Amino acid sequence: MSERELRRNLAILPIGTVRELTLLSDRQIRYYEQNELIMPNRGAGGQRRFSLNDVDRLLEIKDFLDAGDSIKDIQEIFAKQHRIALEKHDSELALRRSLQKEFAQIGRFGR
Amino acid sequence: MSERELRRNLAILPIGTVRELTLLSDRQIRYYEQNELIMPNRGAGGQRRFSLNDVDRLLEIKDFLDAGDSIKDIQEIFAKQHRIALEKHDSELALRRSLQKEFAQIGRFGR
DNA sequence: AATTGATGTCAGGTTTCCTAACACGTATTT
DNA sequence: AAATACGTGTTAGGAAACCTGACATCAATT
Repeated sequence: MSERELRRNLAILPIGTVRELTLLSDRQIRYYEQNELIMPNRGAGGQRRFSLNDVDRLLEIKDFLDAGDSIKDIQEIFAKQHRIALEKHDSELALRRSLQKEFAQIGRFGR
Repeated sequence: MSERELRRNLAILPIGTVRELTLLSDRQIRYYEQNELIMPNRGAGGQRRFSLNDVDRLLEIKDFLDAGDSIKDIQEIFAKQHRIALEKHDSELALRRSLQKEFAQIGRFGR
């Protein structure tokens, strides 16, 4: 994962900030967590700590709900997104390996 | 200011997060504020809200102190940095204006 | 009519943050 | 050497934010 991605995943925001950033109520945010649409970290005292990615995801959730999707729908959408991301990762890995093999071949001829 | 700069200036972090991010004590952070090295915003209830730029600045302060500078020193360093930034801004503005005038001239000849 | 889904609200308890004050060890000044 | 200034720790008392769990509501489904 890139440095940038790591930063975006840092758990740094309390729920109050997230509330202001998303214009959701904390009731809503907690309810979405209960339904596993987000999984914020917890600080030492047990308080939620959100990342910037969590904020993005909450804004997505908001849009889906506004568009008429149910929470179950959104769960499936996210699950599908996740599967696609995994596949993409796998295929990129495979491509990288096959290219490596190819270059190794060329290297042999070159010598 | 760029979109990116705006984001970095958003007051989103409570002092606890900043403490973890900088490894400073909250006593230190408040003391630096008292000495006007940082000026975090305040949320509705009067609690400090720091931006990512504030975190950067605190890390700078930490480095300067470790290097043996006093708080007064750091105040002056920051003041100088600020003057330089202002000058840079001014000169860029002047350059932009003079280029604009120049292009306007060319425009007149072109017609 | 009964149930479900998403959200509001309230209560009681815990954690985090606030300011102000005093303490302390290490310079620096007198 | 004594007094002062600096940077930080620590403590106390109170306010703000957050926590969970429960009950309420209202619209959409069944």
